[in-house]
Amino acid sequence: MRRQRHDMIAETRAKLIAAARQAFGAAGYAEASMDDFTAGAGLTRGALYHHFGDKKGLLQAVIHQIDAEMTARLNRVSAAAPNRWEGFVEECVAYIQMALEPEIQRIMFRDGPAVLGDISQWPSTNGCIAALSDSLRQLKAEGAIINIDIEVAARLINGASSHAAFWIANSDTPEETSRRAVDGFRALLEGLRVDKK
Amino acid sequence: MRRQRHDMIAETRAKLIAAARQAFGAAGYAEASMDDFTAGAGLTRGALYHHFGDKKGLLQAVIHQIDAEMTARLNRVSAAAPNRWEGFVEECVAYIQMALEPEIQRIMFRDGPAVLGDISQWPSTNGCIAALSDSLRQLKAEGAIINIDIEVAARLINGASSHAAFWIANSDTPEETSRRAVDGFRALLEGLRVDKK
DNA sequence: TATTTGACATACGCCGCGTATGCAACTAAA
DNA sequence: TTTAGTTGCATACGCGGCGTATGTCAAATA
Repeated sequence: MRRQRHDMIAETRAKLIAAARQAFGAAGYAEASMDDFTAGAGLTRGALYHHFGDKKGLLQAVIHQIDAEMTARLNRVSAAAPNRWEGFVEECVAYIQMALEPEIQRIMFRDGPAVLGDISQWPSTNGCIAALSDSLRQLKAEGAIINIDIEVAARLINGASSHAAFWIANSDTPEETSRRAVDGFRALLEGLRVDKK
Repeated sequence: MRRQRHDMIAETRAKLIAAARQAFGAAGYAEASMDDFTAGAGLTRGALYHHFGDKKGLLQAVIHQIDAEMTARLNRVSAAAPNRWEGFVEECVAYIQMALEPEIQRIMFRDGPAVLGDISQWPSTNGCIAALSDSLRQLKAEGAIINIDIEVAARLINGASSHAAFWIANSDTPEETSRRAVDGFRALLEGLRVDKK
């Protein structure tokens, strides 16, 4: 059966991605030994090189997976809000809070850009920026926000969020810092609105 | 003479920092071989370990040096402006543009945080955040900006700036992207003002 | 001048990566 | 069904980089 073989291959890839994701998230990219985490998945570095070319290729695959999950979560958050503006704000807040999760923090915001450069540059991955951009575009079309370059705004917000999360995550009092950051962030976003009531 | 010896030591340290700064800035932290760049400075890894403990320690020293230079530049920029608000805005713009320089980009915004964590957390280095905070504090005292947590605002702005710079630096058309980013950034900052005229 | 300290070099071993090679299972044609 | 070719993965090897332990020589101190 063709299926059998293809399924085995897909399973191998999935196991490698899962093991790498775990290792990168827990120990960091540089500290994660390929021998170690491939062995943990019952495989060897041979399989890794075969499927992903090198360590960076695996990181890329891991990032792609996480990005897809994050995008889905963001879309759910904005869809659940009472109106577009609130949806957008909640989306941003959710973004900050996702960046608090160590796995996302380390892989998406710390090691990813450091190892691969600006990920949002290559087309396959950056669902998150796209999600933010979409929300902003709609708000702009409705005249709800000031006249600002959409992509620029999305990236500035993205940067502020991830940086804030980084700060929070390294804080002595993450809870309190998180509250302060979110409050400040909301205030900053208010500056984008046309008619603040 | 005491001086002689102390000067030699200071010179050795300075040579190591300079060589590392060059190597980290050009090749990146991970790719820079300690053997290579110490040899380039006419020294060996022995000197490095003696003075800085390890590779991270050297990175720390390099970052400290660059941070001081950046802080001085920012202070000059804001001092040269016609008023506080303009000074603040120009400071932010200058921050983005400094982050365009490959050395600052790689060392301060890419490898630094990746290797050492949130640098602005440990006290010795974060002149830049402090400079931004000072400006914001004064503006707030004058009632020129909305009621927002100063430290939070400084960090959000810092994050947006560095991210914008990262984006610009990786862009196909850095010039144009830079203009767009700066314009958007100004618009975002306007949202902080109390009486926009 | 004898002794000690400290600045730096040298030497060694380990680990992690990348590549070259090997092998067994599967596929496809004869 | 046999056989030739392909593919998924493991094994084997070499290299370079890092950290440490040790050595050495000049300056500082007495």
